[in-house]
Amino acid sequence: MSEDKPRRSEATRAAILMAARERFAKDGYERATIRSIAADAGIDPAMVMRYYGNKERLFAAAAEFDLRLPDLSAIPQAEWGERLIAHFLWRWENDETMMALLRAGVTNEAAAERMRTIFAAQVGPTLFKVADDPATVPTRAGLLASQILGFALCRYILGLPPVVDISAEEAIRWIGPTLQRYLIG
Amino acid sequence: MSEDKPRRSEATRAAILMAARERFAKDGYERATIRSIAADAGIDPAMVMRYYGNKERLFAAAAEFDLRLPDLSAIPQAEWGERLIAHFLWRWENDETMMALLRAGVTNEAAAERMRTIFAAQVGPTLFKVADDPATVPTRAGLLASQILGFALCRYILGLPPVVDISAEEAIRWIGPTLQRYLIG
DNA sequence: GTCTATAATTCGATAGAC
DNA sequence: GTCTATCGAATTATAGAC
Repeated sequence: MSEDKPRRSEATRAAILMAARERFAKDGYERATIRSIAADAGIDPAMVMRYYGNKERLFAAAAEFDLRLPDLSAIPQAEWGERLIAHFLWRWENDETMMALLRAGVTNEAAAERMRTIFAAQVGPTLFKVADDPATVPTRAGLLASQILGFALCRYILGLPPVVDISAEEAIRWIGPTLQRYLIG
Repeated sequence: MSEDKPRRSEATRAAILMAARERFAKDGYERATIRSIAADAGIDPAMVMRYYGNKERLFAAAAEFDLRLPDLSAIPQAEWGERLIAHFLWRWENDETMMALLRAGVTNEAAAERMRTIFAAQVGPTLFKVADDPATVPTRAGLLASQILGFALCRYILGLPPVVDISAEEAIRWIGPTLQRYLIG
């Protein structure tokens, strides 16, 4: 008598979503097929359609997420750059939704629009809260994104050997100061 | 009597290659179809197959190119960063092969391998020629690539509004010093 | 050299039985 | 709620006529 409506379906929904994130992260939007996602989840492809309607809505559900940006006002200003790159390194290596979004956003306009929305809704406000000159915030946020996404692109997607080989400590030492200058330079 | 063998075919080959670059740049590898490329070139899809064998070899032919990196030894060291970002901005806006490679490299392993090869063959040697400590060159080249590709990604592919709105002069002022530090910092 | 016709797959999506 | 069967469209690639 504890559960009412979603009798046995929530587990299936969750399995679909997890498999979808994996496939979108690995193959991008066009090569990730509903059939392969269903196979990974151990269910019938028709179930994916039943629960999510079509491929586009499935991606929208799988790509919903939060950057979990730290509150910069609680961090010494001198550490902002290093803390941010460290945060994103951890985030990229522990949530494949990041890679799903980037891989899909490069060839799918809806996914690119999703990335622009996340950027505007999460990065901008984080910087506005601690900005001296609000007028420069969009540019600074854009430069920040360019370095962070570029590093992730080279390291996790293109696999450029020297970028893959950089240790987390090295990455923080090299990229921290770059972000620092973009934020308060 | 001047031309012998390639009677009327070279113009067709060139038209296919130009159309292929446009389509791969705009749609990425999987969504760019041989049919659409042939239609753009005003010829039959079967001709594309005849000349290039298959889609993979067509992409390989279309993605052959040269970064045209300047010789840093002929430039004052203090200007390296600004000159490099200015060079890449010009390159990105005047050769869609750059975008074809990046868009395709994100979802196609062969294209990613091509990018790694171009990086190793062109960026590395350019820096080695002027390096104080050769041991640090690969890391420096990788960091350079991460910022340049990240800026291009945000500006030309994802279309993040603040990055699109940055003027060429602003981009040089902001990113030049970053590259400078990656090169000689 | 060029194009028609089509083979062989594969995909997203639907209808309907159980 | 789950799965079988299948449709209709699109793709790469091939065979062969002209």
